[in-house]
Amino acid sequence: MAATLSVHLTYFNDSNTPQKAWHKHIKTGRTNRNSRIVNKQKVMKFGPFNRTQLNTVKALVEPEPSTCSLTRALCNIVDSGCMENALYLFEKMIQLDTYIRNTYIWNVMIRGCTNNGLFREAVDFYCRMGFEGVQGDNFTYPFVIKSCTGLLSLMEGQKVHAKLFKIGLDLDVYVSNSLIVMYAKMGYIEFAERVFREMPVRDLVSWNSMISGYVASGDGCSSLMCFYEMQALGMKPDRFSMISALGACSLEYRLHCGKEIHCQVLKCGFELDVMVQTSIIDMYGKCDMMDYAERLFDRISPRNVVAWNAMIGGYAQSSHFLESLAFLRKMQDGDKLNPDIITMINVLPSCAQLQALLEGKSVHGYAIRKGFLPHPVLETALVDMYGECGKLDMAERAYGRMTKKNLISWNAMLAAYVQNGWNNKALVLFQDIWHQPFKPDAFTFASILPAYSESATLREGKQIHGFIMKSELGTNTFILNSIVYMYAKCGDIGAAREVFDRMLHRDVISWNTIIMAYAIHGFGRFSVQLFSEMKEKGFKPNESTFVSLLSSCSISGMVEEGWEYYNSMKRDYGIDPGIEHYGCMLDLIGRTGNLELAKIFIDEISLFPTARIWGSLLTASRNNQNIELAELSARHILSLEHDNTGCYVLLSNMYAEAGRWEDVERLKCLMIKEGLEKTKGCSVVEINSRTCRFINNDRSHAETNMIYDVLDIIMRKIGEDIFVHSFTKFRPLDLRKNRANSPQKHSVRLAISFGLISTTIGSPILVRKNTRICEDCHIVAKKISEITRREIIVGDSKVFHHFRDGHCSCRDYW
DNA sequence: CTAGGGTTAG
Repeated sequence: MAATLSVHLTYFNDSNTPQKAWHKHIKTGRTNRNSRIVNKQKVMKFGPFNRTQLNTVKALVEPEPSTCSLTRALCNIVDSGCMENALYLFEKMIQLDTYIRNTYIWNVMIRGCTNNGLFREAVDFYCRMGFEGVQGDNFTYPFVIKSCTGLLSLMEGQKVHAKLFKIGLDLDVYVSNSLIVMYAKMGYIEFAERVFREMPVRDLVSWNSMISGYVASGDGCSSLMCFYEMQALGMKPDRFSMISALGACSLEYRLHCGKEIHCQVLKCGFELDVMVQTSIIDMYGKCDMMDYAERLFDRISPRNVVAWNAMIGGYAQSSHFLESLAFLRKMQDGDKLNPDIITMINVLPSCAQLQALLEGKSVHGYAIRKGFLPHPVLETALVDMYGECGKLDMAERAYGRMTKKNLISWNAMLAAYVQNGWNNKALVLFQDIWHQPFKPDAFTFASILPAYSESATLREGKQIHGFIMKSELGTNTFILNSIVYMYAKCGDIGAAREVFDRMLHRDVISWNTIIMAYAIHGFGRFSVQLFSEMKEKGFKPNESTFVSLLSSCSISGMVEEGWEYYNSMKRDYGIDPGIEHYGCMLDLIGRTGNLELAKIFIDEISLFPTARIWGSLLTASRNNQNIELAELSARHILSLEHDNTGCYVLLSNMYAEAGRWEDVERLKCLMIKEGLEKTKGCSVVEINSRTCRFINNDRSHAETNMIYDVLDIIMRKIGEDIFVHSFTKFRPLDLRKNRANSPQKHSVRLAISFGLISTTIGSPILVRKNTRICEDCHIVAKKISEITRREIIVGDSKVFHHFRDGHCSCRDYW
């Protein structure tokens, strides 16, 4: 007795994992006696170890097996889930001639493995069965197919499917139904359809399998069509059909259909079924009808975690984030239920949207304590939550720890970078695509394109455009809109227009985007023209349309048109101006130099003035040399956003221009106290597909001497003009010498100079910089465009300046 | 003697 026991126990230890041992055993059919003592935990993986049961098993087979009761015993052991005991008995049994060809006991073993999630083992058993010359029957295959489904292995599944034709089981209803489910769950819905189509007889389960199969493949419409077609053929749907059809309604947000099925549920008397109830709640939640869902939920009794999850998820999806968190609390306090992994996944988006970092962290902590991690979906939700809460380091850590990264988690990390303005990190992560087994999707591009708009060079922009055109998303309106904007921001307004013109389907956003594209390039006439075209084509302008349009009027100095559009917005389109519209109008007023009007305008705004509003006034004050108003604006801005670096810099420049050095020094100290640093100016120019980056006083470039020489020659040539012009708006000439950072060596000039010597005569030069261009560089750029007869395009952090023949598209106001 | 379909998820 002791000897056999040890044989049994040590068996699992002849390799590192129980699974491995199990495979080996099934393949060889032999046990290995040369092993160490069993690790109990590993055995436990195969189900609860039951010593009493094992003794009973031994009593059955040793010394004299009592033949007739063996099969029944095997069945009982398998049902108890103790597969290693079942295996022991099974091995003894097939040593007897009576049992080796008994299909039934093989089926029992395969069933046991399948039901216990040992899919690989089930399939191995099936293979061994064939090897032993025992043929599978109509009972064998549903289990084997289910195991193939669990393995998500199309190859194994198709091998089994092929065998079915050979032995003539391909038309068996049970087997075919299993095949439908298998193909659908693996994502090969057309294979499932084919199996279904070729069935000579279909029963209720066949239809249900198709209805749920379509839902699994994300095609709610086909699922519902199937649901109705089945009824047209006189088949009465049962609770399984209802549950799947409700899932289809959720998928397609078909409230009407959902209500209809809800009625059917009541008529058929399924309304007390918890699963049906949960499906209905989910449907109402997805259709944004949480009041219906809650009314139903209140009547469920007893309520389980799944129902609670559906409520929590429903509230999160319909943007009722506080309710979602409240339900989590109620679930624990009221029903004394423990949240599971799905609860966590449902509640994290609510924490994210509420920026409730504390709640998000406690969910994270709970997940750790409960041992829910690692779990790819949960980890992705955590990355998303930390990203939304602005805790990029936490998001990065959560992402870095993931063992099973996939497209969605990768997208979440990208989005986190982009949302927090870490565009360069996003671009670096995006390059990872070449090492990943998955392909980017619409979400990827939607996330990454704004990062390209902000931080990429035109060349990189063209690359991503090409990449997208080669994917199946080349005609996606949403993504093409982002590409239009990206080209505009990368400096190529022509390319932006070309993409826009070639779009198959334009929506309002497409028009808004192209109007804005012309706006930031200072081509207000084109914006206005496109606005009329848009109206002619029957598109209804929305709030954003007017933001684009008013921005364009202000940037291009089209004051009258601006007021006209502003007035028509409310009058003709019933759109109340929002804070952005007020901001654009302030820019416009500021441009006219009427600061009094600007102040009055702010007072009359019906909304609370944001930092952006005061920022407009600050810019206007600066351009009109009104230090008092600038100080007032700055105070307002800093009370709202104490870390607004740009505000400090602008005011400091104004003090410098006025020679108030002690104030400059004071601001400098304030900035240091706040822990702020002036953004380092940096200009980028692309030459022969190489990106060259310059900072102020840069001497790192290989051709530095040449760059400075050329700059010197140009400056000398235009020096007299500069002297004449440089009284400019508000700068005493001698001040330039006092400035620590002389404009003589500003990064833009270095970039332009390098552009001039590295490109063919006559071709335009494109420079992009991260801060606003300064007055001096603006004048110099105009002169360079004149004397070199080149078009120079400089994109600063707000607009693109097109310098040509000594003039700039911004008409010297920016 | 054994079989097939179902609820919540980034």
